[in-house]
Amino acid sequence: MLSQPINHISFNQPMNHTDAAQLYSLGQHLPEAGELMGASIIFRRNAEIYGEGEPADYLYKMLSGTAMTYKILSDGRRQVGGFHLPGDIFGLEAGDAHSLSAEAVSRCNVLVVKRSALVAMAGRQQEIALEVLQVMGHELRRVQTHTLLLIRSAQERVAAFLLEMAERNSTGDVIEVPMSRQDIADYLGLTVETVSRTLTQLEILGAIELSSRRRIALRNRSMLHRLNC
Amino acid sequence: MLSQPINHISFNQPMNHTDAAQLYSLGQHLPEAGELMGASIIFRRNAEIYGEGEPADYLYKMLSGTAMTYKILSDGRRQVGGFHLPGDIFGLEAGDAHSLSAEAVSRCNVLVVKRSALVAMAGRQQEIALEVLQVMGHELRRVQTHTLLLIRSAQERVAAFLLEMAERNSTGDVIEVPMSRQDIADYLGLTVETVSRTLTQLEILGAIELSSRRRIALRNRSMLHRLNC
DNA sequence: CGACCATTTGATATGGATCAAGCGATGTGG
DNA sequence: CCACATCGCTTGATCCATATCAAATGGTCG
Repeated sequence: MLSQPINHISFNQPMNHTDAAQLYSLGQHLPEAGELMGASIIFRRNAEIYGEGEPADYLYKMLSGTAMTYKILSDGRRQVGGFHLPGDIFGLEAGDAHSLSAEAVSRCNVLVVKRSALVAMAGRQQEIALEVLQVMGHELRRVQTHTLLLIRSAQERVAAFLLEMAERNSTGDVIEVPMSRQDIADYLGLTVETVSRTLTQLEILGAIELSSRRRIALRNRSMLHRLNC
Repeated sequence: MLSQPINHISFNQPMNHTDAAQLYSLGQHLPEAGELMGASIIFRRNAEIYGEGEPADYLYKMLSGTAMTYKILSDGRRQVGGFHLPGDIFGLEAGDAHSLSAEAVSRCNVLVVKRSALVAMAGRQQEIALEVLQVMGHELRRVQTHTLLLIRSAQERVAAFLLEMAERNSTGDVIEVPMSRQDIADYLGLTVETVSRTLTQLEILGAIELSSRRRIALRNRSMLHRLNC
């Protein structure tokens, strides 16, 4: 586990160009990295993956678990920018510094890639540059959709959140919700109380079933879609 | 005006690689384009530049005037994604279709670039690929900042809007506001009434002066910054 | 078992939406 | 050039969704 051949960076599909000489060296600011040149890191629940303002020298691909990006406003409120599930790439920024912080929502395994290495590769191989563009475009669309969420009613926001999670988890009708109600609230621009109330209200309506704190079953998707419109 | 050498696409600074063989042919779906191979187009006020769902075959650089991107929700509400001032590039999308519509807020002159041409160039020249990435990253950050706006109070949103416009216009303390109150409201996720009320309130506080409908003078920037935090 | 923290539930307050009307600028036809 | 229509903007009155404050409940972990 001292080196990681290039083809371990798979964005959508695994890439087929092997470039074993290219290593991803890990900076010592990364927890548990030490002197290792490995690329896969475990973060404990609540561990900071990177902080706002830190140099954006790395980007991250979620292998297992869930992370979130967020920003703390001057008045103490927190806005969650997004949740990152297995397969997602995050930490790709415009400038040289992260504009959001990232934190592990649950224990997670993250592939860490040095940005400069990726940029160098992108310079040599067109497909990689295009894939990076695609990842960024995808992220842009996600954030735009999130923007649209924030102008809707509480019920619409919660319904949209549930459907989004269902679509991304896609384990049938039961959603695993690793994040706390507070995390959800900060993602949706609501208070915990409103999220909680809305969930029970959706349960009363028969749209969902709150199996346990971190598990929600969708009972009536079309109703959720109707609320979501 | 039948052809346009490559170095007319300047993102941040003009690029110095001439590639006169490369033309930007304009699709006939673009107004006033006709059979021309030219790249600079005038749009009248309220003219549609592109529509949501249309193929994103072109991207656009604002030369003069102001445009906005927006989306109509199923309930009829409109969310404005952003305003585009001279120098801005817009229309760069993740997939093959536009996820928002774009419309001229004032009469504007727009440079139109065929996406496939740009992608081809990006494949050949690393600097161009990097510039495209930078443009996208910039846009991503802008949208993220917009997201943060939408969870704030009305006063904070309006103050932030004024400061944003001042920063981008940078003609001293007087802002030209080409967009209607309704456009501003839809950008900030408020109603026209609230925008109007908040502006007069800011005037009473001495933070601004409503010189005319489309012209606002900043009288006390630090007050606006304080409201903005 | 007991302490703690997340979540839910309840009561009340409030910021912004909604409904409604007035006002002022701009444009048009006589 | 003026009367008038129109549209965008402002101002006023009221309502409602969500925030806020407060307390009860329940799950988790030592």
